[in-house]
Amino acid sequence: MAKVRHSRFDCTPGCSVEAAIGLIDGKWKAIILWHLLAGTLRFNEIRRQVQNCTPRMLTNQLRELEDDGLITRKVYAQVPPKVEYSLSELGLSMAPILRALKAWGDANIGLYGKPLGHDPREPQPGGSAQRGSL
Amino acid sequence: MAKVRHSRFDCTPGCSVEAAIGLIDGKWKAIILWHLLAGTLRFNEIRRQVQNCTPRMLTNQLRELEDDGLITRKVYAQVPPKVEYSLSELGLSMAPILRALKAWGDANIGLYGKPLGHDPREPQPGGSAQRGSL
DNA sequence: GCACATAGTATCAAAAAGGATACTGTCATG
DNA sequence: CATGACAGTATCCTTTTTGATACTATGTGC
Repeated sequence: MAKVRHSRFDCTPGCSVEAAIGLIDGKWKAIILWHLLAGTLRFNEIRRQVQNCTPRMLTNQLRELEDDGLITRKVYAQVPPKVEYSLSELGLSMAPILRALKAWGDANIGLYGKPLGHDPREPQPGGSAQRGSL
Repeated sequence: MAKVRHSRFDCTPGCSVEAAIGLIDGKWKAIILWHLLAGTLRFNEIRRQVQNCTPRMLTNQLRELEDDGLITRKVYAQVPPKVEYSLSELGLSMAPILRALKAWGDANIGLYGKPLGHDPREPQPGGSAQRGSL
């Protein structure tokens, strides 16, 4: 999403909206947060939940989330290593957003990711959506 | 955010979350939707609200939103041209998400985009967040 | 005649994000 | 001894996204 993260928000009102998604974007962050909402998880536990996210990506996303103060990383001085990730207070405060996303997705997304219902390109009889007719 | 939009969601539960942000990501979409929540807007009206979004970008984002069925584009056969954008029913159903984002942002984002409060890198006395000590 | 407003496009280039693959060290298990 | 689990790293490369800039057509007002 290209550097919205931590830019200055001079914009008018919607800035807070922009700021919020800025922290939550990035292909895996929202899902990671969502899973952490259910409780603390270890690195590979997350990996299993979010399959086909490479370890590199996972590390990246987790680091950014941590840098933004949304999650907490706890390292146990053991071997084999044990690292636990959990939501910080700030991250927890995102619960309403996450739940809203989940609710909307459950209600509106088909198996193939396209929103369900009324395809806007379906030729509508009373046609009011032309393109290129300009 | 690289092609989450309209990919297949084989993933476990959080997919709907991923799907939802997939439609709403892209640096301007959320803010555009937010502004449209207040009512129909014309192209340049949006531009003024979302300043420093180039017309190219704005067109892109609007087209994607339209393709995803979140907004509606209405062209008036006039000159100079007049095009109105408004939320579709589906877009309107995103209101809870948008409002949650706004609320969170208002509550947690400082002037500089960094989340407020407890900086995780501030050396905490009871230190439990070390990195590189692995 | 000139500038402005409308709603965009076109083209080029840069930057950012993401993917693939291989590799680290240590311990426990078979 | 070989293998797997743990939590990552390192490198390289491709794709995606975004930005900058200039340009289109037409009508109105000065």
